[in-house]
Amino acid sequence: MKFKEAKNKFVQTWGALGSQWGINKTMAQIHALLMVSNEAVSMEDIMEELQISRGNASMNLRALMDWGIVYKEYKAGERKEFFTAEKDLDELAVKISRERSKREIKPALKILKEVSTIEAKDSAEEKHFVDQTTKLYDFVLKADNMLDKMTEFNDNWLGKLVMKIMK
Amino acid sequence: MKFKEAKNKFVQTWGALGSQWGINKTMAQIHALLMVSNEAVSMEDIMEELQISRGNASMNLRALMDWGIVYKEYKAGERKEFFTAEKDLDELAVKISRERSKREIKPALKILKEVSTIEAKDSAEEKHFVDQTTKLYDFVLKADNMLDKMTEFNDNWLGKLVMKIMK
DNA sequence: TTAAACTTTCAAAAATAATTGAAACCTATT
DNA sequence: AATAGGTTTCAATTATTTTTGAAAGTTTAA
Repeated sequence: MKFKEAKNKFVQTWGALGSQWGINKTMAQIHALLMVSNEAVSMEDIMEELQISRGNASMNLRALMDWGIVYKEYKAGERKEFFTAEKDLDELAVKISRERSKREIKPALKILKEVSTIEAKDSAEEKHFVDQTTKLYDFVLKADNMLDKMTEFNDNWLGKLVMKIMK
Repeated sequence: MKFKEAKNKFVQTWGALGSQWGINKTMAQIHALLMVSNEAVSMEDIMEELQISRGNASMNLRALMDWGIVYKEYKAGERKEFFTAEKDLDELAVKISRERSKREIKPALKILKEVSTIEAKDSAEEKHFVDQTTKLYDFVLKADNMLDKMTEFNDNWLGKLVMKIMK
């Protein structure tokens, strides 16, 4: 397998993985492309490599920057903008987790709290509902907090975590 | 908030959360419904509560059973089938992780391995590609293995993990 | 062996999400 | 203050995913 082929395969795979986890394919592909590029890439080049429109590129780059995993760069003497991806994987994971927590988990927790605190009356049905949603709330909260902990470990949290689990 | 309202809110929220993570909304809703039901529910009742077609219900129940998080039950004297969800949350998390690992992570790892082992020639570009995809492979492998570890802890792994991290 | 009670399948339709492309919008340079 | 080089926005289109519903398939019981 040659470089170009490998690069393309990687970009496609990362894109597919992204869609399976609720991230738009192009967004994941752009991210993949930037991750394996050793220097900043222009929008023009991204469009060219991925065969996508300017609008698409622009919107997804904006989204990636909002996630905090892609940065804009300016080159002296060049008018156009260049982009680079966060390449440190620990940092990448922390940022993705934080963002998904903020956007999706936290709001869900809020609802979970609400519905788990209704007055349970006396029917077994209602009691079970309150019991189960309370457990779910506790579980999700604990899991979400665990993700926060990753940040505290900061350097190489995954490695350290695996060590702790092993022993 | 009354029970019915709370239940509906929970089902909707779980459905929305599902879609954001690449799980079809109806599948997540059926799962939510079964999780908070204290007794097995018939397909007829699922269709009625979620206002969905028979085909949709059938296909998504099949999918949930394939994931190993919903079970079929038969009631004496009744011809129709009833369904229940896995209600133990540790068990639920383990099963979901295992399934996503098998279906999505493992195949991605295979590709990652392939592309990270091309001959790097001498250009800085190619070297960076190999370096970055190798790191990614190692990272994803480690994270995936960590999920496996959950299984070994089995009982209340999340609680134990949080304890370990804290100290 | 037929019918009744249910479930599954899958092509077609509907709903949802992603993408395009051109106009509007910057902003630096002449 | 006009223009050139570049980016953003968003209504309309296109692609993808979900859902429907009716026919085919199963299973139990008479």
